[in-house]
Amino acid sequence: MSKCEQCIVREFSSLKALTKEELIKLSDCKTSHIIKKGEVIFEEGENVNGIYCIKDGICKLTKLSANGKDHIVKLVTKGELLGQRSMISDEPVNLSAVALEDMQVCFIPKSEVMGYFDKNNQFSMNVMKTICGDLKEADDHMVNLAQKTVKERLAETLLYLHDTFGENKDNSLKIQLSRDELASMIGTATESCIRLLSDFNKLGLIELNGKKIVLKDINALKKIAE
Amino acid sequence: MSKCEQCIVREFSSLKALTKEELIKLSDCKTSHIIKKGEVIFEEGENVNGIYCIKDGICKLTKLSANGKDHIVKLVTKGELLGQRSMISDEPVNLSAVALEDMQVCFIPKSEVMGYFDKNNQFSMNVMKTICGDLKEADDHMVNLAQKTVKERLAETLLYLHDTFGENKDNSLKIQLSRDELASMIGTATESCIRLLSDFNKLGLIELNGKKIVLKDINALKKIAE
DNA sequence: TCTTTAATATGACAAATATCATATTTTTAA
DNA sequence: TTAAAAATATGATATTTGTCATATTAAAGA
Repeated sequence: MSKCEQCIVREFSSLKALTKEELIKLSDCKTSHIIKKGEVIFEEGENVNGIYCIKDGICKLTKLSANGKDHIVKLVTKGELLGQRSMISDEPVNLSAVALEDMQVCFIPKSEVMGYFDKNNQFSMNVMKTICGDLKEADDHMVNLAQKTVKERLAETLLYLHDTFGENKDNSLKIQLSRDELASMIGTATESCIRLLSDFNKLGLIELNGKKIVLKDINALKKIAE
Repeated sequence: MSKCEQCIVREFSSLKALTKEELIKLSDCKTSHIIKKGEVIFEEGENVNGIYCIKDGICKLTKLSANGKDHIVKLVTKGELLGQRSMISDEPVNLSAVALEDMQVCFIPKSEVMGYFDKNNQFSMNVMKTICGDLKEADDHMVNLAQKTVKERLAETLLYLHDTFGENKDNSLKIQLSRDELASMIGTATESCIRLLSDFNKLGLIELNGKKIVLKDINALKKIAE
């Protein structure tokens, strides 16, 4: 079993506040898991009873809407924690987590985490700040969905994917989403998303090679996204 | 100066966890304010350096979008706290707060609140749970904006206003929003909002008397909202 | 490899929504 | 009270977006 004390990823999450003793204890009670691309980590409505620490890989957090379509609320990547909100609220998770690539995650049971809340103020504060950050992000997102056009949202999302996950050697976006997933991030129909990508391509703003997307004119995209 | 120990409103917020001693100390450092309808409590980007406890009245939390329109992110009413997120993140507020009716609020300086975080675990936990609740709400909201039609959102919002703020003796919604404000809650153009209200009226789902709105067929509205 | 299935792409059209113009009503303030 | 301003309402029209149909291409299995 891998040791939390030596895990670099920990430094990027609220867990960085844990003491050596807490980390040693954590190593004993956590469980490691390999999640294959496309597999579900947890599903909306489930009782998770703990948090997941992402050691490697990216997953999407989705929510089913009344019309049966999934909406991608957020992408989460290594160094981040999953399931904090539901654990604190003591409720089932309100989102599903699905791996977008092969992942390594560690599960930490609720009993262990709740102990940190009591004894380690810095940890509490870190978690609170993370959730506050998520809330601010959600507010921004909400206003974008309410006020921006699909085209603006697509441009913005492409820039976000570029800034957050970077690009490959051939300049294509490192994170590969299907058109369907991209559409469900920006909140539109798959066909509309495909059509707009095609428009951007014709205008020379991006380049499409199969699933690969290269941002060719970032300034123009920024202008569209406002 | 009114005493926090005797303030009933406190029981409805995270402040209910405070001890008698903490409350007495709080009474000394808080400041009371009367806010008239339409007045701004704080504005997006401001440094607030504390939280507001709403003793009476309702306000809207808005965010300016790139196109210059305000979007109403949330309505907040007596018993709730304002400015928690920004205080914890140690950032300027990301939303503006504007009174929808005359309000009584108390301002509690940051230094005081941060002390509770250190010493009163139950208070911390209450605040965390509140913010987690806000986050869940924001997620729901986001998906609605992304996936539902304007008509569905209008129906949903009318039901929400009814459930949350109740009705007057004449059955009209207690909270009175302008058409413009209603539109900026559901994320649409004012004219579209007016037109749909008019449609609902013609269909007998609601009744319009000037600013007053009566929900006449709640089940039908629920069906539309899904 | 070939076959089947899924993903991407595009056209044609329908529906939803925004915009602009303008009328009417209500509110505000002189 | 009356004039001016703001809010509400509605028509006409343009734009955006969704839906359905159907290619085309890519991916997955047998």
